[in-house]
Amino acid sequence: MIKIEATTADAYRLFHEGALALARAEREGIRVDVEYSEQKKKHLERKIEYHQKQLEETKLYRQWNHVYKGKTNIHSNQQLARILYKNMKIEPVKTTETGQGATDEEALRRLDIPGLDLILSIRKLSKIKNTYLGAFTREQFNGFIHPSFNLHNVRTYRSSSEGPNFQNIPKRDKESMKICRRAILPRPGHMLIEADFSALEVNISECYHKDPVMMKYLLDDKSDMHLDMAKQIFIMPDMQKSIPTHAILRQAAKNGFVFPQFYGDYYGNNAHSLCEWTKLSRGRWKKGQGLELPDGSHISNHFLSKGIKSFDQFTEHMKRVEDDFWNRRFKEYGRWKKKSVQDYRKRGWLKTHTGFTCSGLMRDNEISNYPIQGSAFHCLLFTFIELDKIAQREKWKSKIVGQIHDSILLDADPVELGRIKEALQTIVKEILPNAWRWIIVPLEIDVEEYGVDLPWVS
DNA sequence: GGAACTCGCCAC
DNA sequence: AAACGTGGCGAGTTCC
Repeated sequence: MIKIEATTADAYRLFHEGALALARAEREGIRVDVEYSEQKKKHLERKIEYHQKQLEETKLYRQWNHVYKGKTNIHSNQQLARILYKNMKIEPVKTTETGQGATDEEALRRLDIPGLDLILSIRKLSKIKNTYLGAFTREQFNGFIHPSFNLHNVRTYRSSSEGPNFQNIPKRDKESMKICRRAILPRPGHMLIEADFSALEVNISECYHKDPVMMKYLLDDKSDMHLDMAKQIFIMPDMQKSIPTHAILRQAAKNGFVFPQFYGDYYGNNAHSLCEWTKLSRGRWKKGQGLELPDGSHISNHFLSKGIKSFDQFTEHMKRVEDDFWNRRFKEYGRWKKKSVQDYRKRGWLKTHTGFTCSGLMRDNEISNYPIQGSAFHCLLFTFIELDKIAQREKWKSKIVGQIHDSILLDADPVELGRIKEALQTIVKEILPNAWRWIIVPLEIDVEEYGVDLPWVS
């Protein structure tokens, strides 16, 4: 008889071996360019001072300084909130968790007051200087940082990282990415390589809900879930991924609807987020507004022609899209979510395919997210452990140095590159699916290579 | 002077 | 009916 269900003992063994493999990566460490980091910090400091000087010329700052005098601190959001929402009597467009007027990027951008753009620039530069470059120089020892990869902190049985956190170095914002990742180097003569699972969480979700429509999207290269959702959301049946504007709308559907829905978001927030992407207002729409389409017309014209004339009508439209998403398109996924909640309510706990137990009070969204998020990371950890075993056995000069939930970072000897790629494919295509029979979809891992003696910048 | 809190923001 | 999952960390602030 083939054993299908993983036990707590299996889960324990995974984390025991995982802790040992991660500890070896921690001891090896990641090389940082200390000289560069110190120089760049000084450069950023000068830029921050320059922006601060400009800020001091604004009406906003004069009002601020009138209230706080010698205690004025442009980094204090509490002071900023008081100036904006009390002294200037602006009605907050958004509040924080505790009900105070928000001063985050979205709130400040909507106000459009001279000087707030400078505050945002200063925040961005300070973040790079203090959170990333500052941490690299503070934590480095002999030119190497040794972040800890923890397995005991996360409710879903994912990992976390600290000292410094290696799992949140900027990537999306190109400028921040270049400045921060320029500081991460391979050992002399080596190259950094990053092995990423593609769409890991979506693939692992399939192993739980077994939705046939989702399965088709995952197996058929020609089908594209995000493009299909973009067609439905924007009512454009003839959309093509190769047309740049359509690619933007596809991206909007992916990041403004599909992924948030998987995490438990609802159509109301989706409508707001999609209007950010398409540059449409929260009121009534007129011709000539929002994103420009390939034919030179604006997206508002298109929506008007389809009978959607305002943000409120668009929200109603998104409500129908959401209903269709869970009750028709991905009906089995929707059913699985409901059943998971019922089962948890009855028992008070749930188990992952990898043998871990999640117990304690959980909200509906958490019940369906936890097993997916955990098991997805466990596929990465399994791969990490097996790769480490091979590296030890074959005495690689290449070092496994880090991990970011669905990817592994190696500091590789170029001579060994072919062997590393081969080993990764063997693990992901043979060893992993053979060991865990619950994996019912083909998993893919891609390797991104950075240059010899060059930093972690693409 | 340190602990604990809020807020904002980076990653997956 | 209501409505976004998991973390770490810096700065400012408050409390002891």
